[in-house]
Amino acid sequence: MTHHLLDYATRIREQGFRLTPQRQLILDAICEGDQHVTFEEICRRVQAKSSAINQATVYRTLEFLSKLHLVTTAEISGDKVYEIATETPHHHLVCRSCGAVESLADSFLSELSARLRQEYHFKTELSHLVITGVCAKCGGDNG
Amino acid sequence: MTHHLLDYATRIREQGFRLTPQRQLILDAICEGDQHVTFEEICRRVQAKSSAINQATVYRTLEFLSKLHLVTTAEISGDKVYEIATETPHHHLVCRSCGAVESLADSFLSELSARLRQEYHFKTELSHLVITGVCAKCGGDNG
DNA sequence: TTCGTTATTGCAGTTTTTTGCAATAAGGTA
DNA sequence: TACCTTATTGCAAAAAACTGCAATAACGAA
Repeated sequence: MTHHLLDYATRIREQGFRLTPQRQLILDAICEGDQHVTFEEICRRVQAKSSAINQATVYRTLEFLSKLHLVTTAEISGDKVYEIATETPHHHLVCRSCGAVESLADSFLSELSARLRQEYHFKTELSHLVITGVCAKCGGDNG
Repeated sequence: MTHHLLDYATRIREQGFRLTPQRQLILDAICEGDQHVTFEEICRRVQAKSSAINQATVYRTLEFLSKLHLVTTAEISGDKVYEIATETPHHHLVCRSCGAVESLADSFLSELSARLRQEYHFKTELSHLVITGVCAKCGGDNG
């Protein structure tokens, strides 16, 4: 379990929402998944623990958690995936060829953000960017 | 009409595929839309000209055109949108607050690409990146 | 121009995602 | 602890997205 439940409980309640067993289970399911969990995977994990949870609830809960920035979502090679939001954001390099996913520190984008702020007065909110391309293995290291 | 139909015809046929009236109409519909056309909008435009075109065909054609890199697709504030692929790629700044969309030249990302290539041996293929944040108008120019 | 191959379409499902609403239960208050 | 308000859930039905397959038609070859 990589999330601190009390923390989430507080953040949910602070905004006048409620922490339900369903929401806890869904948060757990995302945490237990090894980064980038699909809807299908979340359902499977949740229903393994409590088979009575409705799919509609899972859909609504994921949207809810996204809105509260407790989970982030991204589309990786056609699949919508979910991940627990971390304190410092990070991003992903996705290989178009083999599908490998590598993490990328947010600091890589600080230069770009600074430039956009200066030249466009645009404040980026890059919570979870997905950059596609060809990885070292697939493209040859000397590309 | 911003696309050159002959060009597209050639590019489709070169790969052993066929240029059908349906595909032409769908390409036209995307061109005529003012950048970032939704599925719904495409259907409306296509069926205004030829009401007999099936929605399933539109779904399949959009996927087909994306695979051939004749159109690009992106998710802008929750909506999947389509756009004719341009010779030199460009990207978009989307304001989370007011929804405004601004174009961003590909050159803005060349530094990042260079770094990723050097440090990760990762060759980016940034055909249509969407960067969310807060625009000058909504965030104040001095942010 | 005609013919044949086979990519593409339309149709009619099937699956996935979303929605409305009554019943339930979280969590503040007394 | 018991009660009350109303956010949340489950259900069932609707809408949206996707598929399999037989019929059609694009387009290269003769």
